[in-house]
Parts: sequence; C-alpha cells; structure tokens
Amino acid sequence: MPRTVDHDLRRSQIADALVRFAAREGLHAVTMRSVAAEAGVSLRLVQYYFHDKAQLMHGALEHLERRSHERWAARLARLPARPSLRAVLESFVAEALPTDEPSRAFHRVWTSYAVLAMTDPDLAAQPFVEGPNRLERQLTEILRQAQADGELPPDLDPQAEATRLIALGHGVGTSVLVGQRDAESAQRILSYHLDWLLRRPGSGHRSD
Amino acid sequence: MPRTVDHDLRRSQIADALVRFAAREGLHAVTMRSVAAEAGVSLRLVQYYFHDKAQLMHGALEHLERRSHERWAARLARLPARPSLRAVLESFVAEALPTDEPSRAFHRVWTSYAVLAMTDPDLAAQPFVEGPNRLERQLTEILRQAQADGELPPDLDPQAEATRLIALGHGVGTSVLVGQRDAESAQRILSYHLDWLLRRPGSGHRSD
DNA sequence: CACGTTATGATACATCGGTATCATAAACCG
DNA sequence: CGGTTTATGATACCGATGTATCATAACGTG
Repeated sequence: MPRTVDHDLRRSQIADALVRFAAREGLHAVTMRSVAAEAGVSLRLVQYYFHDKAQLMHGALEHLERRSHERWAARLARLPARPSLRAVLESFVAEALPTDEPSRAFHRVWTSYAVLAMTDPDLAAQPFVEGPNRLERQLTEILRQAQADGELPPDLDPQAEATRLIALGHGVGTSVLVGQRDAESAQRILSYHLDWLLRRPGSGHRSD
Repeated sequence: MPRTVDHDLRRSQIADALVRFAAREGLHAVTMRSVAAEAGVSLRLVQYYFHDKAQLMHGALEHLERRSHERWAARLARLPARPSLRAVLESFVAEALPTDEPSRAFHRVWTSYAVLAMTDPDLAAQPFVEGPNRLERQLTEILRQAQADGELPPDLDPQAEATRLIALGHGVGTSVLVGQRDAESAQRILSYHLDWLLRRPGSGHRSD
C-alpha cells in the first residue's frame, strides 16, 4: 500500500483555514478558492477532501463544534480536584466570552453559522439545538450539586439559573463581537451576575 | 413640474421587500434581482433608488432601525399614563423577544446584519453600538427612577441591571431564532428574571 | 398639451464562484 | 521498484450577479 495520509488531519487543516478566513473576512466571503489559498493548498485538494461547498461548510461547522468541546473539556480538566462553584462558573464564563483573539474568531464564526442556520434547516439541528441543550443540562447538574452542598442558595432554581447564565453569556458575548463593549467590561457584567448568584452561600460575601 | 412621487416611500417599499426576502431566504441570498422581484418592481428601479448594492444594504439597515424605534415608541405609547415598572419592563421584554412572526422576521434580519457588521467596519458603528447604548441609557434611567420611587430594591445597580436585562433578552432571543427554544419558554425565562428583579419592592411579593 | 419625472424592458458585459476534467507529478509502502 | 494514493496545475464551463446602457412607455403637473 502506498502513500498514506491522515484524512481527518487534512480535513481539519482545511476546516481550520476556513475558520481563520471566515473570522477575518466574514463567513459570507468564504469560497472554495479562498479556503484553499488560506490553507496553502490547491483548489483541487479542497474539492478532493470535501467534494462540495455544502459539505465543506458542514464539515467546518462540525470541526468548530469539536474544537469547542475540546476547549471546554480542557478548561474543566485544568481546574483543581474539588473546585469551588465559583471557579467552575468562572471557567464557564471565560470560555463563553470572546476574550482573547482566538476566542473572538471562534465566536464570530460560530455566530455566523448560527445565522445561516436560521434559514438553512438542514444546517441547524445538531449544533445549535442539541449543543446548547447539552450544555444547559451539564450546567444545571453542576448547580444542583452545588446547591446540595450548600454552595448555592437553596431558593434558586438550578435549571432556570443555568439557562439564565448561558443566555446572559451569549448576549454579552454578542455585544462584544459587535464592538459595543470590550471584553473587560463583559467580564465585569458576568462577575456582577456571579456575585449575586453566590451572594450568601452560608459563608457570606461582603457586607449587607 | 411633472409626475411627483414620494422617494422616501418608494425606498421604504423596496427596503421592506429586502427585509421580507432576507427573513425568508437569508440575508446572504439577497440580490438586486430578488429584492426587485419581492417588491414587485423592475430591477432597474432598485438601481434607480439605491444606485448600488452596498447602498441598498445600508439603506435597508437604516430602515430596519427606524422601524424598530417606531415599534418601541408605539409600545411605550400604548402603556397607561403612570405604568408600573413591571408593565414597562414587560413591554421591553415583549419587544426584545421574537414572539410573533413579524418580530421573528425582524430579529432574524437584524441579527444577520449584526454578523455582517462584525467584519464590515463601515456597516457597524451607528446601529449596533450607538443603538444599544441609547437603549441601555434609557432603561437605566427608567430603573433609576423606579428605584427612587421605591419600586425597585435599593441595593441593585440600575446601570448593571439594565445591561443585564438587555443582554439576557438578546441571548434568549437568539436561542429562539435558532430554534432551540420556543417563544413561550423564552418569555418564561424573562419573567423569572423580572420576578426576581422586583421581588420585594416594599409592598412585598409572595412569601419569604 | 407638453415636458420632465418615474418606471419598464431588453440586454449586454465582466467577474466571480462552483463544478468538472485530464494530465501529471510527488510521495510512500510493500 | 512499481503501483496506488495523494496532490498539483491548467483550464474549461456555466450560471448567478452587479453594473451599465439605451430606448421607450406611462403619467401627472403646470
């Protein structure tokens, strides 16, 4: 058997190129040719690995989703063994907000895809419905556990709070992407929210 | 002087056609020809009134912004003379959320433009920065006033709460547009938030 | 009515972008 | 080495789209 190359790797490289380009020029400006150029590869090869533009776009979205899960998992792994609820939620916020430039790029492209999904039905289902739902369940479970441990006020609804935190992160994140607010200000807003959420877990923050 | 026609009216009609089409097919699918067809007008006339595609897109965005302000003003006008804080905030939420189909269409197109603005610098400034900023100031003032009137707990920061409410509306709204959540569920989340915000304004809601 | 504005129609043209084809080179494994 | 896979290059084609041009029709105001 001759020349063996990791197909998934090549596909990842090309998908990465698409994301880089889309982050810079906009997803609407993505063409087969521009992606090839960005990847430093011939147009022909992009056709070779993705056959279609539709499949290219689809593949890049899946790639983006995987990357996102990886980063979230990695951030959780970086936490200490028994992290405080605050630490976990800070992690979530840091991941959900477009802070550094790579994160900005990711969120910009992700949002662009979300807009496409609003009119392209076959693009939507998995990433933009199931994804957030899973995250919401995950976060709900974390909050429920924290509540059982007395780290979260018992009068809060974990499900509702998870939803609220995610939606807030999304909303504030968008305002950063659009240039209304800088990342620092965004973090302050989320901190304000967390401060309130964890206001009197028993060990009491600040004065009252 | 011969045949006089209201230019602004024609421009509005064409801009409306663009919005309708974009809501249905996606902003990326908008072409001079598709807008003309949607407006029931010749391609030539679209060129006549907007000269350029860039100017057409720009004009439609301004149109969208005006429409938005009109609707918000109209909703405020429909409120009673001395409305309760809750009523005002409910109005805001109702306007911010894509509930009925026309509202869905508006928010869908607006979000599409927001994504364009992320990479097209000359498209952004006015609507997506100044607009939200103005809304935020407006809402902050309402909250500050309500606080002075004892309708809002005094330990809340009006500015921060305004920001939070808007961001939350945005985030939840997006989740509706993307099909993750229905409008009813979205309203429940915002109601939860308002319930908490107005929890003990002096005349005491529920038990504690 | 006449004139200029408003509107249409019919194209024409260049460019871009997705797709397809074919020949060929380069690399790698057995 | 030889053959299969991987990759490039050179194009070609077609449809879509923005833009431009020109003639002409409809129309209403003075």
